[in-house]
This record gives sequence, C-alpha cells and structure tokens, in this order.
Amino acid sequence: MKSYHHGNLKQELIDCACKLCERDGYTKLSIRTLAKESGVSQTAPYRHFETKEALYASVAEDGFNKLSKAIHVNVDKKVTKKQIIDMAIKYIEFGLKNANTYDLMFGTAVGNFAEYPELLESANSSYENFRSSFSQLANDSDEVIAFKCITLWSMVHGLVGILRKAQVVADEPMINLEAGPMSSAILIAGNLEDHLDKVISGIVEN
Amino acid sequence: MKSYHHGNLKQELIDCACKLCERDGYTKLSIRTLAKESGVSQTAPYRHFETKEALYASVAEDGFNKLSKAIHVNVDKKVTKKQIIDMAIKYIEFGLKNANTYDLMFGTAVGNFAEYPELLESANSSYENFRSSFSQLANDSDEVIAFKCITLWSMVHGLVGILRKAQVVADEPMINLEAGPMSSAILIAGNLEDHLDKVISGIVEN
DNA sequence: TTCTAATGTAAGCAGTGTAAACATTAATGT
DNA sequence: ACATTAATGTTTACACTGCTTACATTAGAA
Repeated sequence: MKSYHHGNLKQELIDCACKLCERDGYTKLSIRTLAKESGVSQTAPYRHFETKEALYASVAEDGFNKLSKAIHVNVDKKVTKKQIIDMAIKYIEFGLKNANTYDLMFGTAVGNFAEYPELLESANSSYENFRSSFSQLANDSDEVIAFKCITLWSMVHGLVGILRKAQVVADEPMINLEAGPMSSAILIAGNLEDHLDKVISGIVEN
Repeated sequence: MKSYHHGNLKQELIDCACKLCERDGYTKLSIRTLAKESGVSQTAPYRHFETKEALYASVAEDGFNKLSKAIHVNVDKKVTKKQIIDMAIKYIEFGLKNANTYDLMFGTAVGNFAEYPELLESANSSYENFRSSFSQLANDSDEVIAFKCITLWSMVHGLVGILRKAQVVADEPMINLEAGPMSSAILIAGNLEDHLDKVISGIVEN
C-alpha cells in the first residue's frame, strides 16, 4: 500500500546511484533502472535531476564529502610530517577503493562544476582540508603553501591514476623491472609508505 | 561510382574516430555516425572492430604513439636536467591540448589494456621513452630510476588532471589565492616552467 | 575457375536519455 | 474550510544507441 508520492525520492535516488556507480561504473548506470530500483516510473527522476549529468554531479558531490572525511586528520595546533604522509596514504586508498566514484569526481562525466554549486562547494572544501593542513606545517607564505599543496596533490592524484592502470594487468604476474609502467607502479605500491615518505620529505623540506 | 568494397575502411574509421573523439569527447562518438561519415552502412565497422571499446582502444593506441613523439627528446649520450623539464612540459602540453584523447588513454573507457596487445605495446613504449631518458641522467640503479620515473610521471599526470579541472572554471576570473584548488592550479599554470624546475630538481637530485 | 574467407548490406532487437501532456497530491492563501 | 497553485508522480512517444543475425558481394588462394 504505497502512496502516489514517494516522499524521499531524491535522496533515495542519490543513495542508490552512489552504490550502483561505485559497483558497476557510472557508464553502466541508467536512469530507468535506477527508477525501477526505487519502484517509481521511468521519468520520475527527472523531477529531481534535470539531466543525467546532474545526477552524476550529486554522486560526485557525495564522493567529495566522503573524501574529506577519509583524509581528515586531527590537528592540535601543529601538523607533523607523518600526518601529512598519512593524509596522502588515506587519499590514495580512497582513490583505489572507490575507484569508480573517483572517476566521477575527477573525470569528465561532469563537465563543468560551476553548473553545480553544491558540487563545486564540496570539491573546494575537500581541497581546503588538504591546504589548511599544509598551512600548519611551517611558517610558509601563502604562495609557498599553495605550491607545496598542489605539488603533493597532483602527486597523489597522479599515483591513483597510475596505480589503477597497473592493477588492470596485475592479475598476470609481471614482476620484471623492465616490463614497463605497470611493474614500476607495482613496485611502488608495495612500498607506498616509504615512497611517500621520500617524496613528501622532498616537498616539505623545501 | 564507388565499389562495394571500401578498400581502406579500417584506417579511415580510426582516423575519423580520432578526430571526432578529440573534438567532441569519446562519449559523443557513435559507430553509426562514424559509418555515415565514411559513407558506409551502419554495421560495416563491426567487420573491423568487435565492439566499440575495441575502436576506443585503437584511438588510444594512436594517442600513445602521438604522445611518444611529442615527448621525445634527442639524446646524445647524456641527458640534461633541462631536457627532462622539457619532456615534462611537452607531456603536460600534450595532455592539455589533446584533453579528450588523453581521457581515452588514461581513463576507464578501455577497461583492460591486456585485451588489446597493440595498445598495451604502444602504452608501454611511451613509458619506455620516459624511463630511458632517466636512465641516462645519472648512474642510478634500476630501482632508483624506476622510483624517479614514477615520481615524475605521476606528478605530471596528476598536474594534467588538476589543470584541466582548473580550466573549467578559468573562464570566470578567479585569481584569489583563497579561492580553492582552481586558483592554486592557475597560479601554477602561469609559472609552469618554474614549478617543474623546482619539483624536478627535487626528484633528480635525490 | 572454383571455393572460401573477407568485407560489405538490410532489417531488427532491446535499451537509452529526455521531452510533452496529463494525474495526483501537498502546500498555501484567503 | 476551501480553492488555487506548485510539487511530484505517470504515460506515451521520439530519436538514438550498441549490437545480432541473415544475407550479398567480391578479392584472393587452391
């Protein structure tokens, strides 16, 4: 005995979309199946999302909020290098464990964040987490902070991308050092903490 | 007066697909319009590409070949740091100028490179370009070379991703340093060479 | 020259995003 | 309390997609 109005459709659609996007990749998600999943007609979702991209934007937004939580470190006044390394590891783990969602957040599925203010907001706030930690690491100028921050961010962001490509082939044993990008990446993956320690030391200690 | 057989359909499809993918993004590409463009029936492409993904793989392969050319540096025995910086710049420029193709190469459109041996080959060879330059920079062990190489690669790869996200908002003037990831990224973009000099120095000089 | 494999076409299926017109209900103003 | 309006849902339909199957043409090998 269900009523004509669902009552909480928008949120249910988002939750369901988040799950399905992460499980199968966002390309596999169809609005129709999503509607069916919520026991509602094919076109009902369009009352809450103008286009499919708008739905993607909501999923991405949710992703950035989760990312913020994942990389959050408790700061009591001063941040240590170890905490920065920890953040980097958490970031990379997030990217690898939520690979499909990460795609949505940093790929081209949502063309222009500015069209989705809430998404832009949560994306910026994720970055702000990152940045504010750096600002407490040393007495650097804003510009130096920005530099260090972008340097590390692009580093971990790039590592996520490359480690993912590596995993694709990782089923077959490819341990040979001469075998190309995959093997080197796997090499790193095995010593992620050491690797990040080196790199971050290089960045942090100017 | 055209004959029943096209004669060079496969290559023409690839060429056309490369253009269209780069112009509109690979999601906009349809096999049907591609076929129409080549003056051939809707299903003809399936004689040369089992699935759409296989076509994507060919476009990506072409992309890696172009990338190899773009970042190639003439090495006479010894490579200089400046040449490495140059490679990095060329890499980033390639990623930004061929953004949609770059997506295809490093995104998830082609799930498993191992299913497309020629693509895997050209991707590995791109990386080998990168790596072999590093091997001529100093008397490092293979492991150290791999480390430096992956470090720089993930760095530039990450920068491409982040600079692209920045450009999306770059139409509106966002110069404020406090304004989030975009502004910092733009800051970097304006001083790309300086930025890379610093970072690469950090990597290269251990 | 015959046979076969490669390459093309035609027709059609099941699925997609989304627009338009209409139905039901919740919210609101008097 | 009741009429009106906005929000939210349904039905139907269009144009498009990837891909399958059955068939047609032709190039090249035997």
